[in-house]
Amino acid sequence: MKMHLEFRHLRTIKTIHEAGGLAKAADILNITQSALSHQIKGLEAQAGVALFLRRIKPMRLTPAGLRLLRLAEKILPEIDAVQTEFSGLREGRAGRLHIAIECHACFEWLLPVLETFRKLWPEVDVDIRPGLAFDALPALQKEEVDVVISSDPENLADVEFIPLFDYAPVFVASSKHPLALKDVIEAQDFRGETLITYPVERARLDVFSQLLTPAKVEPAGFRQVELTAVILMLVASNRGVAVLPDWVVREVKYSSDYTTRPLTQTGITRTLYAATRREDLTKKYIKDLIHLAGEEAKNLQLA
Amino acid sequence: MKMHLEFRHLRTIKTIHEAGGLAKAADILNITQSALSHQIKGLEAQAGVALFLRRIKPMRLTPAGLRLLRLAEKILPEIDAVQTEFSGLREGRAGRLHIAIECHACFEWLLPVLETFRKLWPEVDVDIRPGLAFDALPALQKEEVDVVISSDPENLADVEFIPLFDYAPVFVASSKHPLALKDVIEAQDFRGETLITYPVERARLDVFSQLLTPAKVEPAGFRQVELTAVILMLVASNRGVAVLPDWVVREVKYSSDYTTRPLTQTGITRTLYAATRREDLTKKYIKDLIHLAGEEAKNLQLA
DNA sequence: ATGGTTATATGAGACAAACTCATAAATTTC
DNA sequence: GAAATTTATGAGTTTGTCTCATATAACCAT
Repeated sequence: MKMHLEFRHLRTIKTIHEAGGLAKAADILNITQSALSHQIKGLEAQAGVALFLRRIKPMRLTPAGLRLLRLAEKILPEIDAVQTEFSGLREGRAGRLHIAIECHACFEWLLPVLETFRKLWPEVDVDIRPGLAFDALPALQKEEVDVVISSDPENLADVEFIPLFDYAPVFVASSKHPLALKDVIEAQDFRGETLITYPVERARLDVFSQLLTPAKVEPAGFRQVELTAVILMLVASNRGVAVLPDWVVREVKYSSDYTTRPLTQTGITRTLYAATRREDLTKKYIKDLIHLAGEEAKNLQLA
Repeated sequence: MKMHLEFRHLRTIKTIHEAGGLAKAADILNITQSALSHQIKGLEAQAGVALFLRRIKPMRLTPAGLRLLRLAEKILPEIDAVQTEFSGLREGRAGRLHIAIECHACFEWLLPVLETFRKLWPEVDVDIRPGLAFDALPALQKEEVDVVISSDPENLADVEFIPLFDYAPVFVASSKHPLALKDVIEAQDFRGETLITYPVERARLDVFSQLLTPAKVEPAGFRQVELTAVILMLVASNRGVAVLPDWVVREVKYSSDYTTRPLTQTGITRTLYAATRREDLTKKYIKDLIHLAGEEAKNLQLA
């Protein structure tokens, strides 16, 4: 025998108990006394257990009824809590903001932005997911993440790329490195060098996509390093050369034993974008994140 | 905006998540895929929040949906637990056994009985309530208690009195007390004495109901004491006399400085009853309690 | 890309559950 | 013991949920 318990029943039991009677409970629940009587009768029939003492006049709970009351008092507040959370979602106070960063160095400026954001939007679930740096855009479309930071905009129907700021990939080498004597670095200059990069595929690295691949230049050697600080340390100690966004080198003064030089005569300029699902642009907290990112960008440029 | 969440919805969400799709979930729940689709659509409309990602093919939960999944995983086991408890009730394994004792001394033999009972019926909620010793029978009728131990049977429509065992109220006095010289004690003998009793109304005390009130005899003084052991101690030190059930005096050997004498020439015999609601006699555990009480009584008589 | 396949959505009608209304029965109170 | 209060019952209506049949959309392989 299965009992068809529903929230309605729990609310009824709780209200009858608190109101101390069927009629008063019916009034509170905006329902007829008859309905409650039928409801309880049905539940008792299916449960096979008496829930109320009927011989007594203002009817009272049996031990079994009290058990259900305890259940009600445990469960009903949980429901209310979810209701409240959902109203937060509807009104745009709450939500999810999971960010994927293609641009490996972006961690540097994103973290302070998120720190500010977190205080402004306490009900938004914030996270950075560097793991899926590879196919971040499909993940965005599948709603596995909500924002992608990238410098390679694509023309997708449901994804919008919002420019955050421009930056220039610059050449970084030890102050003692021979190339430090040149004013401008060209693709050919990399031929004899060891290039230190983030551990991602070539297509995602500005050095290759913007310079070496078009010029068909292959450096003498490679070294892949995860952390920006370590790249700069290795460069400073003349273990190789690197190409990093100008603001990274400007901002992060881990060492002063390296110098930077522009790439090519004309210089290379790139733009960093925040990509979001078009539908999410209506959300205030998404717009706010993009605004905050822009502010932080200005600070970086001035640094 | 209120959302009309029901257990059905939680089960659906949980099953869709586990089955990894609407169709498979429908199969598990023995319901059509269409029904589930309608169900979720309705819930989402009322909640005002998307619960599933529909652009993806095997549809997946949104963050809001995951919140409901967490709720489901917290709540559904609670329901099942109650279901199980109720099936225990229906099958008579579980239940409530709250006992009221009018007979103040009965604690002495009832406790070992309940200790045995507890092991035989672990799912029955056992308790003794000496508090409402006064109107225990109304409490029984109002289902505030389930068994009343009493020696004053009444003829009530819905209450059954089952005899447990006979006992004799006997006179107890210090061995050095003058009345210890008499073979039989009569009502008149109490005239000059201090009578020690349990702190209950006269009508509930055998000395009065069976002896002193009919004989219109008033003792010289009174003293009311809660504990049997203390009564016997006071009697032994000759601070007064008492009347107690024979088995109490036989069983509880707190001191040997007192002697017992029968009351009246013919002797007084009383019967102890277990009173229960007639409907409860069908319950196995109630019958078992009465049986165990009888067994314990035999042991007492032999002691 | 394109067609086949799988997965979900939709609309109309069937069905069942839950409610209301009117009134009866039972308990308490004075 | 009568009046008042409280719960129960039955019939009829309403509401909501399910099924069936079919449309639409996403996925997958060639």
